[in-house]
Amino acid sequence: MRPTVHDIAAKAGVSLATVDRVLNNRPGVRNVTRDKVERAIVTLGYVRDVAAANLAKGRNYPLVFILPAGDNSFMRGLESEVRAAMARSASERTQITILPVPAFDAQALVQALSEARQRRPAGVAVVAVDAPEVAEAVMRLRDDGIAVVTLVSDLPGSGRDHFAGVDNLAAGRTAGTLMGRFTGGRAGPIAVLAGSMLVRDHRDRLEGFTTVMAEEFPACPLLPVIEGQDDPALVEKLVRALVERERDLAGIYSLGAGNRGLVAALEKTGKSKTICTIAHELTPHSRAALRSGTIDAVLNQDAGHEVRSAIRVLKAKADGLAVIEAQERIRIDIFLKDNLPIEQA
Amino acid sequence: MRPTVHDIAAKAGVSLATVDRVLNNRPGVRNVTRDKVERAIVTLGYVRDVAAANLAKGRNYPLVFILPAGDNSFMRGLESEVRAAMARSASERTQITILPVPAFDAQALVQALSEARQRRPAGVAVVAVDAPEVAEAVMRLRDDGIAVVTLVSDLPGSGRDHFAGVDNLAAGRTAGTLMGRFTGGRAGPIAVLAGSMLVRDHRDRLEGFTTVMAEEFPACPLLPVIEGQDDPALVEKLVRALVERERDLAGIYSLGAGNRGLVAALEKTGKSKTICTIAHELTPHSRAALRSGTIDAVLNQDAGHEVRSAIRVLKAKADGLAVIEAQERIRIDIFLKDNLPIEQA
DNA sequence: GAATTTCTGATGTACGTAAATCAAAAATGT
DNA sequence: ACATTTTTGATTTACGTACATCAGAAATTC
Repeated sequence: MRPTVHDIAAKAGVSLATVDRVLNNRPGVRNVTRDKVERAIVTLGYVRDVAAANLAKGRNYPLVFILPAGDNSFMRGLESEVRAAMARSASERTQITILPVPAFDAQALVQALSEARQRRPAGVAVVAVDAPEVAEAVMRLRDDGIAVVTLVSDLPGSGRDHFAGVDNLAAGRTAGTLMGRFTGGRAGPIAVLAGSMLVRDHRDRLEGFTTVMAEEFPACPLLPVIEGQDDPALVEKLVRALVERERDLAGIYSLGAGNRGLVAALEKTGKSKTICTIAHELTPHSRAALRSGTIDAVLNQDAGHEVRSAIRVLKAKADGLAVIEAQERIRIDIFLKDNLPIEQA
Repeated sequence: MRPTVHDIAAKAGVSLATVDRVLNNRPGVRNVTRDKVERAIVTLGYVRDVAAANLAKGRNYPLVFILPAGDNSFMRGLESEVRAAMARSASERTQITILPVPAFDAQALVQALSEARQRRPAGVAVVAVDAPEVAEAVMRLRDDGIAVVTLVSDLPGSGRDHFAGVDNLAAGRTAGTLMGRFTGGRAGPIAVLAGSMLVRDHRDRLEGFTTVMAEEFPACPLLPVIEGQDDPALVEKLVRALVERERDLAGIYSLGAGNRGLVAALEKTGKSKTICTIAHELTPHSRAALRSGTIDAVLNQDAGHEVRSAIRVLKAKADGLAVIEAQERIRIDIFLKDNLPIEQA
């Protein structure tokens, strides 16, 4: 049987109350006594039963998730993962509130952060827009002792406790290598399609991609970046124009959302098989396009992992506990038509 | 506040004891009363506090992990993940025993399974060798009410409760597509290096790979499969002979272990840059080879995920609970030199 | 050595559930 | 109407920890 507080008390020859004082470092214990107890804890290998402790404390964690609104499939998937986490609230002792904000809007985000602050939660997870005023708003939260985790898109310099998302520089590099190798010897320009340069994740992906392409595949020049605002209709228009303008286009790297428009444009122009296309995020649209061959590879971040990780980290930070960073790292999934996961309901 | 058993009792107008009888379906409750209680449970939205219930029950889960011995890096990594889980035993209420067995040895595995059976654990996780006598031994465990999960390599037809591992057919197909596209237009034979055809995972990978190569890249004929027994020394010898024999070799798909030997042979013959090499499992050796360019891509299964998933499933099955299969699916990681995770201690 | 301050022990309640016991009530059979 | 069986209630103990209170012991100060 694993040792309990009673065993420690017996071993150290003190009362339960004293053990409790040591364990929860309450005042009123002489150093000699404290040492005795601590030795007993070590020799018995005592570990606090967290479940029992939480039960006794009645601890719970009010959390706020700030997510971009709009019909971006990835973000809606993220939201549904948060809702799934809300369904688990009872057993995880969390109380989650979702705050929607317009996408790519720093001002609205600042407001949402301030609203979140007024709710006095234990922690806040936020899909960040990279702007100084947002960073300041995050700092204010932290000053109030509220843990903050950036989700999907990071916000360096804001003092956030943790970033729950993929290494987007690495993702961009990976896309670069895949693009270079998939297009093979075939020379020709490569187009890059982004959502907005206001968010950190898109900027990082672009940087990684351009670095690798320049260093390793100089035969494929990059065209100027196209910004599609993650809007399918706009993306479709831009891509159609692109394909007609650049007759020998070798590849397209779509590093943001709006894949519906990309796929529609490629299929309508009939060039989908000759242009190597690499996109981000596995959604019903990108999945279908992968299967049909319109898209050659999809880089994905698992929204479920990100949400669960964010919650774990927020809870730990709220309790002042350390986080095993390696364990919370979010992997970049690479999907080809061959390794698509089974569709779920 | 979330409702408790007391609230149900009050709402239903019955005593705590009756609520307990209903919740844990003990006998001695009339149907009308049972209905009243169940309605109260639904209308209040009661969910059992699992932590408190486990505390009260003093439930714990003795588990046995049967793992191949030998210096296979992947298997040693798997074992260290199991040991990490043992360190968490206290908080997870598990008691884990590791049983080592010689690799690829059906007889030894049968014996280990019977030893595991005598320990009367709640569940057993086993890296299976695909043989009828092993399947029978697994069935005997299940007859005793012991949950069985196959780990890494599956055992269809054994009635195991669950398989904690990747879809190896998909992995093989993925390797095929990568191989075909990475070698590009370049024609030339492709070699396949396996560990042993006695394990299901290797057979599945081979099948997926050959299917894709035959259907989509007929310009690259496959050479007869080489079996290296996951033994670095033997693998090195075989690969050196191979490279000298096949002067225009375009690629090597190593679907088993023993990557050390593969890398050594490729580097010594100086053909590492011209032969497209795809291997399995991220180990210190394959990681270094990826970085140096000797290996072009590594398909990986996250041993930590597999072990944690196996434990979750075993606990659930032991309690007769359902498992959300989609949630327990193990992904195939694809690593290029660009998206290697940070090395951990 | 007395007064004070600082520690320590003893004890009880609580968290939400499980499980057992025994008495009382209700339903059933004859 | 009685005995019998089945169902229900009331109450208690337990799990391992947190937290509070109060009395008493030990150490410190003067």
